[in-house]
Amino acid sequence: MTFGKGCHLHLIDGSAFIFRAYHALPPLTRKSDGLPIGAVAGFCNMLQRYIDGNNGSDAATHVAVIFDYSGKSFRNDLYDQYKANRPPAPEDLVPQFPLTREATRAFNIACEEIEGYEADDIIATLAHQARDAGGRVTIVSSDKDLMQLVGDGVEMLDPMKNKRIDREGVMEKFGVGPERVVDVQALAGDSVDNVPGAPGIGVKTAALLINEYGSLEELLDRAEEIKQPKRRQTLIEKRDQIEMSKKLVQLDCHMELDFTLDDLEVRDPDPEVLMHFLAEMEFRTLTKRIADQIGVEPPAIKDTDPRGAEPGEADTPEELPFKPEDYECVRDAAALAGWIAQARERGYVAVDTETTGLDEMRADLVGISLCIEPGKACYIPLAHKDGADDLFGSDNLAEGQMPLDEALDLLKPVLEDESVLKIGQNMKYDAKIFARYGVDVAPIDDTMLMSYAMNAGLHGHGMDTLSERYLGHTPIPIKSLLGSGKSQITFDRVPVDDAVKYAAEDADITLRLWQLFKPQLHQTRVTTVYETLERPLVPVLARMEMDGIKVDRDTLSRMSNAFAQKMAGFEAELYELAGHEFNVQSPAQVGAILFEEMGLEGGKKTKTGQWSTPADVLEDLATEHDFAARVLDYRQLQKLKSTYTDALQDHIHPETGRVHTSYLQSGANTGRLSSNDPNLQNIPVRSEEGRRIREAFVADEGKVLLSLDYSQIELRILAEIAGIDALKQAFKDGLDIHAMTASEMFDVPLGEMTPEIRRRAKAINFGVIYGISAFGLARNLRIPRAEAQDFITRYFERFPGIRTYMDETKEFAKEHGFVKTLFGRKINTPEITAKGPRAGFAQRAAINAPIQGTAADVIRRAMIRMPAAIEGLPAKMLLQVHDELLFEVDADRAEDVIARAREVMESAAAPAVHLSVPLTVDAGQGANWAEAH
DNA sequence: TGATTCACG
DNA sequence: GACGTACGTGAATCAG
Repeated sequence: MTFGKGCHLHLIDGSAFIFRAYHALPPLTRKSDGLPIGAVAGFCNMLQRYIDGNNGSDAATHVAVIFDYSGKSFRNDLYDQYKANRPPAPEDLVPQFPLTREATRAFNIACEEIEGYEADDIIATLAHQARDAGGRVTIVSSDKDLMQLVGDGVEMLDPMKNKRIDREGVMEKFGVGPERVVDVQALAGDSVDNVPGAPGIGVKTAALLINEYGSLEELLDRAEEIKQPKRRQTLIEKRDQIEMSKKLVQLDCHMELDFTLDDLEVRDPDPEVLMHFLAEMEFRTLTKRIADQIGVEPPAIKDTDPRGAEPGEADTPEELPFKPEDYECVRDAAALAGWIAQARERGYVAVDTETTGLDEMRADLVGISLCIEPGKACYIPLAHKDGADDLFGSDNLAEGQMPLDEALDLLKPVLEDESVLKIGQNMKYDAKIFARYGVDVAPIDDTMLMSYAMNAGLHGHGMDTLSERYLGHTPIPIKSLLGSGKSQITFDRVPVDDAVKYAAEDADITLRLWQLFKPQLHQTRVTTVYETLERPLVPVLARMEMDGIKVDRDTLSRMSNAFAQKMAGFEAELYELAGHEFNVQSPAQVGAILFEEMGLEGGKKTKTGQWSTPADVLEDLATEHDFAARVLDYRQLQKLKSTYTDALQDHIHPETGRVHTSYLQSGANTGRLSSNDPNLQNIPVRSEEGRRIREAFVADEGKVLLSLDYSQIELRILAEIAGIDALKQAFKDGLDIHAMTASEMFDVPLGEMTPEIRRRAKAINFGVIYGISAFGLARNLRIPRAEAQDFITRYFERFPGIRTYMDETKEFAKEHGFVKTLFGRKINTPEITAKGPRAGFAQRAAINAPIQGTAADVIRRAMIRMPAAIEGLPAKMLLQVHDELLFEVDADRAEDVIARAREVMESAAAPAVHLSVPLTVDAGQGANWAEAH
């Protein structure tokens, strides 16, 4: 058939398919020889799904998969830095590139690439040819660089979201029509492709300018007319760079091709060729499925393992499509009872709650969703309001909801049933909500924590990330229901029909992730980490967060006023010194005064071209210049006031009078917790003035606060892991470890130790934990770099085990792509193979992770055991600050609690790990945190 | 939204 | 030989 009117050309962006397939699947290998083939498997799966969907009136008559030619393109001749930021393709992906070409040909689809050009140029040329011939074109890609081609019968199809992008779609994305997209891109640049553009101008501003002036050329010619001085200057000065950027983003639609549109006609695959290829790749499930589909016998696949299929074999999981319309809305007890019966029958159910907000202490329950098996999910609306559209909303409950109490009465037995596993994504949230309604959810599994145990360091563990990555599915965005900004509504105002699709989908995704992750935990050898360090911590943290800590508003308020007064004084003094008013809070303005108006030397600029004025620079200037000293004074108070005395008051819960932080269990790659809303892990302590903020953290009447903290835990763990006998002995003997290090290094007897020498040794000890470098140590101690290097050399001579540990850890990370704590926690280090400055970062992080991570594991173990240890005592564990636990206890039982808690903390490593170094815990008590610490 | 600064371990 | 760096977090603020 000659290509012409009535024809429909599909152009598939092959590279996008490959990368998506690579990231969507675990790193599968071919069983017989270990060849990595995960991306090929995913690629074939996607091609097959594409073919399945290509029917009906909109079907393609012609199709091609277009690839990038490896190596440089003509754009590198225009600009040698083009795409220079791109990291090299992952090692195990490289051998799969040619295989994806083979796969395309096996499916009998035209497969094109041309040396010196990018796939986008070929796509552009073909799209133009097809349009000129009177046909339609669909570009299967989500690459924004291709949007310039849209219009006049050319559309894009985003395969991730299954969304078509037409003129309006382009307008939405770029603020201009397709014909002006390159102009906007030329101005905005692209950090991913390293297209420079015009510095300081983003897509929004670019669109504004292009719309005002009509075109890039017009804009550049009339740049003098622009009112904003900075913008005008940029456009005039960077004209060449902008024009070059346009050449970089402009696709070439007039390439010489050695094939024609007619060569791209859709053809059926040759079953024999296709089967042979799939069998060669040893795809078992996929081969069988496609064989069934085209009605042939699947070929035998050689099986080198006589035991047959193993988990993790080269195969793709069956994918069931998401069908929001199939989710059930549960409106009465009978329907709910049916779902509960199914959950009991299976012994597990995915659960998700919908509420009026993100703060579990304040949000109210709006509905509950359940999922029994992939695709089979329901939503139980409980507190939706009607009249979501009217301005003030309505307090009337929407029709067709069962009473909340009735639903909870039915659900409570199964949610608390030991024999039914409740699966959630971030279950701590849901468990806290349920707890406020009198339901103690247990036992649980948590897909967020499963991902964290397996994939810490590789990516985030939020549901959207996991769904896209592992299910190839983009969940309905919550913003599409709630809106954003000022007009944002709460979930109870969402119409029930919309809520069903969103909420049930979340439970559905959670269940699918769980099914995928459960076997992977074993394969990645982190089941023990998940079951002993992650899952059991959930109820412990939930309890601590719900208990909260009492904070005295009056104390904070008084301090706030005092700070404000002092700051006003500093401010006046600064204006005086500068000779004019300025914004003290603006580093740029402070820098301009110091380094321009006052003409001081040594100022550095940040990468954005502003003056940089961090505290250490100001400290050096402060001895000579009052101005720098006052800025430091001002900044300290500003920090204390805004972040602590002011913000903290807003976090006091109106009913409990206490502050309820939230711990994030999967936030820090090393296994540490983090604390937010508010962060109670960074309450000031180092400065005298700041420490007084801790006086506002108080014990309830008749009680005291206890603080127990591990002494030097990271150094002890370093001594243990690196096997440094001298350090270990020093800890056993209870010596001052920094003084002892100093004595060893500088040959000073302990009796003659000076604070200065000890300080240096202490800095080195900490430096070692961080993956020491001469530069870092020099900066910290403010000594010449050569001197710092001498210290390090001497340190390594005295403690040779340290260097061995560092070298071996780096080697291990390079070989495996992760490092481990003593308890088996994995911290992935994907950047370890990077080149350039990033290599250093990755290496130091890899050295630090086992030390910081093991310490984090130890205190987690202590926390998990603590509730049982203080059972029966009138005590609560309230806060964790990495190496410190804070308790609140009846004053007369403080000593009992200290004894038990200390015992738990000091023996927390056992029996899983025997430490040859003792862990010791210091304890304090008082009416407030300042006294207890 | 990203950069800068600074609080903690 | 130059490059550019101490490890891990969260929050407030400026600037665009």
